[in-house]
Amino acid sequence: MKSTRTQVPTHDVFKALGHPARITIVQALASEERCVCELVEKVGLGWSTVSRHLSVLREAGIVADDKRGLQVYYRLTLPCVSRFIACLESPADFPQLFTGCCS
Amino acid sequence: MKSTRTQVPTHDVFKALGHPARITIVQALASEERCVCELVEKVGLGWSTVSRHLSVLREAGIVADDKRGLQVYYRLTLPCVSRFIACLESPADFPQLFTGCCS
DNA sequence: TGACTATTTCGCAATTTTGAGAAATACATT
DNA sequence: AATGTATTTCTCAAAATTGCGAAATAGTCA
Repeated sequence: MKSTRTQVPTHDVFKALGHPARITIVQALASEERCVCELVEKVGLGWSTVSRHLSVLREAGIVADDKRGLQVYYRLTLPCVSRFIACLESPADFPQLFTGCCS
Repeated sequence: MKSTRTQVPTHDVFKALGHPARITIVQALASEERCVCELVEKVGLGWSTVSRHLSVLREAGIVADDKRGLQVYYRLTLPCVSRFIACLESPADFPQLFTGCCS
């Protein structure tokens, strides 16, 4: 089910990212899509908990899911989010993207 | 008191932005610094409530305050945050900054 | 000093979020 | 059809957040 990000209030996008488990998920998805089983392992919480975190991210339009075979794969739909996180965490890597910032 | 942003966990930066009143505050500060009285008016909540929202933003390293005369002035310390918000809200204005994103 | 002004801190009730386990779904394989 | 695997939904108690009014601070001005 492809959820469109349009019309999600800005603060809900931030709220969705305001939890360490969900930041971990977004970072895990930065390079490639992953099934829930992989994310459960990376996050280190129970299945039901991770599943709920994923639905928060999905409702905020940050990720989307695809069912393929037995597994559900999640991917980022807002690449700028993972870039922004990377910038917050190591500003030096983004000299021209966020000039005068994150420093 | 100048709070340094270093060492604030990433998810706390997002959590601080995950509330409509605090988004309003950041947007009000995007163009220029403002005293608390102006922010109270823009946000439309009580003084004590706005003050607490400001302390959340301050602890996240997003704003800093300066006492001058009778008033306390707040300003953005992380300009990329307001740029990121602007991008989320009107992606079309940031074609080269967040390529392939926010669309 | 005393009164004022601008802002923050405190205490409280209402609401929301979190994590977990059990139960429910959905689909694939035998 | 029966079984098994992957994931989601539901329910619940604990913890965190929100907004408010009252009280506390801090600095200014008469």
